Amino acid sequence: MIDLRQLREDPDRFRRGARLKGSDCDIDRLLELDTQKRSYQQDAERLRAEQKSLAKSSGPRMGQLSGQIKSASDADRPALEAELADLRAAPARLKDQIQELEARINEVEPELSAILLTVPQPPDDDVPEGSSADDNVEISRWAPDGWDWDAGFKGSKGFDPQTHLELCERLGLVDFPRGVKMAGSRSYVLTGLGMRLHQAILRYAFDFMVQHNGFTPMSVPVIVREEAMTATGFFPGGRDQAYLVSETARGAGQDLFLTGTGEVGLMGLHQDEILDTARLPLRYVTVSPCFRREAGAAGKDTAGLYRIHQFDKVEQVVICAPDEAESRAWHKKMIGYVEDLLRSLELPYRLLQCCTGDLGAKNADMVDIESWMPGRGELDAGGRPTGDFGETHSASRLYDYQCRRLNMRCREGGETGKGATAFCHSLNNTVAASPRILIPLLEMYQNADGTVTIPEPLRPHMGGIDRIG
RNA sequence: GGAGAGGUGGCAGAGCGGUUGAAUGCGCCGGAUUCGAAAUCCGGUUGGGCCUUCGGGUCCACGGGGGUUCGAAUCCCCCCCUCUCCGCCA
Repeated sequence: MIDLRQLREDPDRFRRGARLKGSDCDIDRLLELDTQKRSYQQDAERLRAEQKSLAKSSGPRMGQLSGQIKSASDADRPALEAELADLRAAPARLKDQIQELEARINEVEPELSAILLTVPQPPDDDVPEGSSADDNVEISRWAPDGWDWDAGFKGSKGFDPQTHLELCERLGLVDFPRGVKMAGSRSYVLTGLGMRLHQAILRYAFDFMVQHNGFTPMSVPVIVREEAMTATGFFPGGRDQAYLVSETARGAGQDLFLTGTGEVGLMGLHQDEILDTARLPLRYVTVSPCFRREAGAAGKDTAGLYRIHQFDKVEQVVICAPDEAESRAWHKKMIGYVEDLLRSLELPYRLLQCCTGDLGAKNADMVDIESWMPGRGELDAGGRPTGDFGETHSASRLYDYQCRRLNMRCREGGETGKGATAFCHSLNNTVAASPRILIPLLEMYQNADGTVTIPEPLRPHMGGIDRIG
């Protein structure tokens, strides 16, 4: 959520930000509602102040009178009742006026907050302008020794690659038909060594963040209330992407939603808390199931393990002090961790600076990491894919946008400290999302004889075996 | 799933219709005392919105939301959460 005060002071900045992100939120309407609301509020407050001072001066007397009236003789009663009625008249009038103003505020409020939630964080100035992922800009790329980008897979390795689909089927790593039988399209069952490899990469990535990079391991809920989805910035925008557990339909008080990323649980941890600045930054890592409806993606990436409804992901988040330089530095570090991981697995990748149009509402900046997937991309003359990059990671920098929604603040001394509070900054990045990461893993590690070598670092997590097939 | 109890400031804990944003205790921060400290005494000690001539003014919040009332922490309704007992269960 953006800061309404900042919006008042510099609406053009937010208008421009919304335009760059392709958002059609109505900022003028928001400003208009805000002005109205504040005006009503000021009037109401003035009247309420008056009401309170009246209540203080005549309240006790009113209480006394109504007590006396009960026990008064018939002769005294009319005089007492008259005095009471007199005392009541002024505050009663005020009450009506206040209620009138409150009714107006209540009319304005829902629309105001609805729009406010949709105003995107303006992209940073150094984020390139663009309307879609096509305008993203490559920053750098890396590949292990022996890989030639121009020659591609065949040129580098000397044989035609099979796609991960072919490998999975031939080596018995995934059972798609049975997944679909149980759960419909975009569902799958990892089988045998496929499941083992999946577990191995998750475990490797998780340990990597905990043991080498000092992140605190956490388990988090993946079935949460709507409030958690809104507070972390996924709702209202991403409502269509989340599965709904409709508990109210069976009489319960609340519906729940399945989270699409561990970020929801990790960021929700400290909602409504005042963190001690001395304890920042907080660095958390989790591994969790992720659920995505993939609404609007019908027909896209329908085959294989690329776009699926359920997967597991190791996710990292950092909550740091509200300092732009620090927040930018963490962004670089968090990307660096993933580069280290991919390099240790010898997977070719590139960093992609996302353009304004591809950022999403929450982000001031986003860098995607794409791994090379030989089984994707255009087909050659022989009908074989020529390979392409596929997104495997996404590193976001959010400033205080998310923490403002979460009401997550910091100050010296934390909850019991003194002085002004400030909203923290937050960042998040994938560490490894599987089974999608299995695509480059299987495709890049396949051998001419149809077997797949297990990457060295994963072998300890697979009982020491070094190849599949 | 059934039956009860309860949610008040950093914590503990009063208040159960009227100058109560909230007694008291603990904790914490100043000051006094002291060579210094403990003890003692005095003072202070929530978060947020709006307005501001930047001195300050004002409103909201006692789990959340609605209602009754001239006035609600106190009464009513809905929801959330916690605890105890029983049942079920990974």
